[in-house]
Amino acid sequence: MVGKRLAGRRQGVTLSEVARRAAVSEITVSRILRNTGPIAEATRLRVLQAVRETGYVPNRLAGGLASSGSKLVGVIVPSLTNIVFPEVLGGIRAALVGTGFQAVIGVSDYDLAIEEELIASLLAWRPEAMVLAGFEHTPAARAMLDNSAVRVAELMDIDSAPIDLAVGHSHWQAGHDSGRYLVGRGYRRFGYVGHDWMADRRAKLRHDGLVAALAEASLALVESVRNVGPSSTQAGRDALAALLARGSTPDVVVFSNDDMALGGVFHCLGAGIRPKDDLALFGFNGLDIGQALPMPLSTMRSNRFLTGKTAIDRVLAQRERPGKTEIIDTGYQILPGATA
Amino acid sequence: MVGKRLAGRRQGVTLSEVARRAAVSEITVSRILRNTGPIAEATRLRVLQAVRETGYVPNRLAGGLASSGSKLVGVIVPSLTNIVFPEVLGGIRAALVGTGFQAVIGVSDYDLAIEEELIASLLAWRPEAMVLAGFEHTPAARAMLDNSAVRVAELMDIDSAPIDLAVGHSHWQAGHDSGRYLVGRGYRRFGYVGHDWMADRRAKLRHDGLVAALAEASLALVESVRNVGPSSTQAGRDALAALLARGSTPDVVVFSNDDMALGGVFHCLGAGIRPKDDLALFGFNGLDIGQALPMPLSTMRSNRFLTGKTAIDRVLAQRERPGKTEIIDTGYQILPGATA
DNA sequence: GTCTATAATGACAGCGCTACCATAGCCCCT
DNA sequence: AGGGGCTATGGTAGCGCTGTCATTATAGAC
Repeated sequence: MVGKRLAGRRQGVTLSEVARRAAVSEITVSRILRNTGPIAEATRLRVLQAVRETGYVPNRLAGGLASSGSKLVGVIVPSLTNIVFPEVLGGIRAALVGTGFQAVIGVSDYDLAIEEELIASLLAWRPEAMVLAGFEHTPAARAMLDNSAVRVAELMDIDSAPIDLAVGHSHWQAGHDSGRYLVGRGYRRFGYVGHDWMADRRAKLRHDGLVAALAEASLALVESVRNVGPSSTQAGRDALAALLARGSTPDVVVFSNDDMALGGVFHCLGAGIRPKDDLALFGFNGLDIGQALPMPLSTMRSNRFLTGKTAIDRVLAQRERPGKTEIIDTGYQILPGATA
Repeated sequence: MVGKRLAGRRQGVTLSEVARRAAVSEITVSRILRNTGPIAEATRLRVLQAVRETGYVPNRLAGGLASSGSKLVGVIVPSLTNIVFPEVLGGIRAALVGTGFQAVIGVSDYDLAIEEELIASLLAWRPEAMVLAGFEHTPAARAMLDNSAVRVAELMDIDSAPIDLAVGHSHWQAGHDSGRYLVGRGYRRFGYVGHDWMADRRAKLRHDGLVAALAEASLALVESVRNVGPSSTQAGRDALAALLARGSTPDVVVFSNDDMALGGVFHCLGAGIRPKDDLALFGFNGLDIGQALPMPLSTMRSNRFLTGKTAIDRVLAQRERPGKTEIIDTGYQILPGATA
């Protein structure tokens, strides 16, 4: 008696039904649908017709189990509301198109414990690769990744030693280059407006690089405000107002990112402060919206799309985890803009 | 001879290895990990210890196949760079937390053919439910959804008949209400700035509602510019400049959404046009960034988070597709702002 | 002390595919 | 005639779990 567990269960069309209808064996249908092995054209057409007639939808759970390979790539990003991560995902998608692979996306909310859960849960789908943001993971997460032997790409950051592959750019260096650039343009009294460093370690790295560059020019931040909580335009606006209320008179304020800097521009526009003429403003990321401002934001563009795409390209090109780690720098460029 | 297919294949820890180590049967381990059935506390601890020691990660492909249920929810959004969709995903995640379900996200790029592919590909994972944006699908996509018998939630829009469940608000009505509101505030010469309607049918519905409201007040658009391509701040900025260059003198411009309206505000700020005093601007969506402007954007807030959350809550509350369709209105609110 | 409920565990047969090997027919060499 | 190398197809045994039935201990009822 076949199918005793079918009772009462919604049951779809299976391979064997298609095979029966096309008068071939299951394996032949399977081969046709996966484009493997030699198949007579007449058979192919007959089977595809049967597939159409039955509305057959392959069961990837079964397929993945049988072939021990899910054709899945697990991706964990800290946030989707920070536009840089959707842009990374765009690069990932671009690299995945036509490969038969599919991304499964998790969002950690900048919380390592959630990231750990997501890693466990995504590994349960036996992905071919895992893509994470940054180098910080819980020890348990780290252990799972090591155990799994899947390829692991850590994105955005290249300032630490990766598990397997890192793709991104140096945030410390970017902060440092910002500082040198602005010092070179004649600014001397630096203010800093940032957001929560606990969650966003890369923002802190940029800050540290900036401070180091200032020190090399015998300068230091004259004022610094850090907002608790994530970056946002409103937070940047409030924080700049708070910084200026303290009475010191910076000639330039560096923001932890463009979202914050945008808020800074808005504060200036609302308070009658002329960006650059009265107070220079500098961001990080090079978001499109910053370049659409009446005065384009002076900032640094990071290559998010390229980062995502490069990571997937590399990982798919070499499926087994190689013996040694690799670091790929996708760089950044200064956007001069009109606010600094 | 067991495991003849193991040769050369990366092989993880399986249930049976954990079972052997804890000296129980596989099914007992399975029960413990799924919290079902009566289990002695001592056994549970022993098994969990064995799980920890081996670094066992369950294989969901096998689990899903055996239980014909993947604990997956397929989600297809048109875009991730338009911030409203990440916000919907936020609501979906919030509703999924603690349920054991996981979302698999696909991005269609506003392309129905891509949506169709994604539907096929997500259905292959035997999800418990599918969440889509809007009512427009290819006939083949529609057929697959009908065949699959999974629950289908169509989000954002409630202006058509759903397959199963629709959650969102009426875009026509929102456009209509915008028009009535602005007429009520004394505006008479309406301009419209929009983006591509082919891809974004909801934008067209809002436009049509607006035009209908104007007609009821014996008014009509005095000028209208539609950008080809997706909405963006830069597009809004360019389109408003183009509209004003045509020489007509609107007293208010309604934008297809906040991204476009933001560009409009930027154009005004750059061109010395005072928002509201010289030209009123009205958006749609109620994005945070619009409210952080020097003059908060006058707009309409749609409840994206609530939309995502409500859809999942409903779908999980009733797993079988019910006989009749349901429509849930998550509404919208006018944000008076300072630009109209 | 027997009988029935309940708690705790296990045996076994699939879930729907695909890897692996085998087979059959055919053509071309030597 | 025999052999080697194709092309096209099929049989079979899993992949690693879980649903469905047992089965055995243990407690409580009378």
